[in-house]
Amino acid sequence: MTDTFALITRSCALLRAAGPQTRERLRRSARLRHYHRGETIFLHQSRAQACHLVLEGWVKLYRIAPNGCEALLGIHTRGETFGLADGLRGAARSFGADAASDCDLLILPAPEIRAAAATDPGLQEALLHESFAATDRLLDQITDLKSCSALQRVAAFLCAHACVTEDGLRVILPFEKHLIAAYLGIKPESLSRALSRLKPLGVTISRDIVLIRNPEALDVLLREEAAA
Amino acid sequence: MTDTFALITRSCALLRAAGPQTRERLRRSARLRHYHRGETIFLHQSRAQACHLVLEGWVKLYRIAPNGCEALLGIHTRGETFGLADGLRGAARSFGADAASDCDLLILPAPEIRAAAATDPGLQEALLHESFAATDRLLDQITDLKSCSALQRVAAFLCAHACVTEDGLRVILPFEKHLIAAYLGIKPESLSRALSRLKPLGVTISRDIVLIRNPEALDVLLREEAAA
DNA sequence: CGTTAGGTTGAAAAGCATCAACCCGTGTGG
DNA sequence: CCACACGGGTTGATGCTTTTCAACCTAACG
Repeated sequence: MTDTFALITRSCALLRAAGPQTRERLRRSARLRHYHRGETIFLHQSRAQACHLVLEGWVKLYRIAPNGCEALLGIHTRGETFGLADGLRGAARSFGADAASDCDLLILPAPEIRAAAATDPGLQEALLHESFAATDRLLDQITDLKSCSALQRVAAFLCAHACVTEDGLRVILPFEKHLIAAYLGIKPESLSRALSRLKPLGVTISRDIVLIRNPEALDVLLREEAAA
Repeated sequence: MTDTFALITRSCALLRAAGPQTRERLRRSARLRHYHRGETIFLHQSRAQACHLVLEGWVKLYRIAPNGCEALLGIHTRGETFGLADGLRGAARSFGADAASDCDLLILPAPEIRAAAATDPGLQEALLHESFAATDRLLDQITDLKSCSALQRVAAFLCAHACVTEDGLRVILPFEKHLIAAYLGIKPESLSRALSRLKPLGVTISRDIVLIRNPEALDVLLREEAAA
């Protein structure tokens, strides 16, 4: 576990910020656990006793709204933490977490993190920045939900996940389409139709690989108001 | 200012958590400022040099999306802070802030807060909790936006702002309707129509006062799925 | 092979937005 | 003191967007 932990540390801003002693302390108390796809990591409203770091795979955070719909709040992958706020507060979980794919998580018991933060100012500060970063992501989501059409949100999602290749951009859809749809706040059918509507703009889709032949067209789409 | 500051402190979780010395230090560096309705407090992308606390009135936080729409991210009032994350990071503002009504703000220079947090663990922890609380509110917003219809969001907004009176609940709409609409992610016309649609459920509207004669009906509305 | 989960497609309906007209308090200037 | 303009809000007609429901496809798996 020692070597593994060193590797893990490199990919996690929180652990990088911790001093050597803090890191050693967290290493000893941390548990590594594998989850199968679909497995529950924790339930909404359950007592939070730990913070989680994703080592591999995808985790979805969600809530069941009063009307019974599941609202997908976020999807996290390698190097990202989740459940920090509830864990540190030791409160009831403000959302549930499921394994969206098979995944490996590092589980850090809340009391250990609290104790570590109390003695390590660097960690304390890193926690604050981690929280700020989480807030930033949520603000981005809200901006998209309130001011962009479904088509624009799909296009923005593609652009955000695109990598540069020889001819245009390539996107490897990171997880299943029904999760992408839920993340964007639309139904799977609408996502499918939105992707079709992008084809005339030079977007080709085959399975979970999307090619964007002409990024400028998408840029124009994102810039034009709903009326156009 | 000394007496005023003591009063202010009582209404602000952040200042309450600070030790006496820290508080005195912040008091000396804090500036009080009045803003007129519509006045800009800071612009999106401007350099953040302070954190703000609302003493009186309403402040709206917003972003202009790439397509030109303004996305209302939040509205804050007495006792609430905003711009903490950007202020502490000293980064570019991740949103703009305007006075939604005439308002008084306490402006805390970022360097002072940073220095205060470095020496006062209580303040440091309070900052973390303030950030967590902000995250909670954003998660609530996202849940509503992704899983509730416009009508349900309006009903939920009313319930969230209602006070108990002799016959049913009373809501005093806290700010202008076009701001409520923007907050809920709908157009003013849709808000107006949604309120009309609630009338048969025992909701009466006169100006900015809403009476909910039969809260159970709204509860049922919030619980029923979109299909019903 | 048959089954199943994830995805796509089509037709119809619902939900919001848009545009335009209108209403009504408020404040202003003649 | 009245006329007028103005901002905020409402209402109606219409159209676009997204959902719903159903059928269907296809790759993966037992």
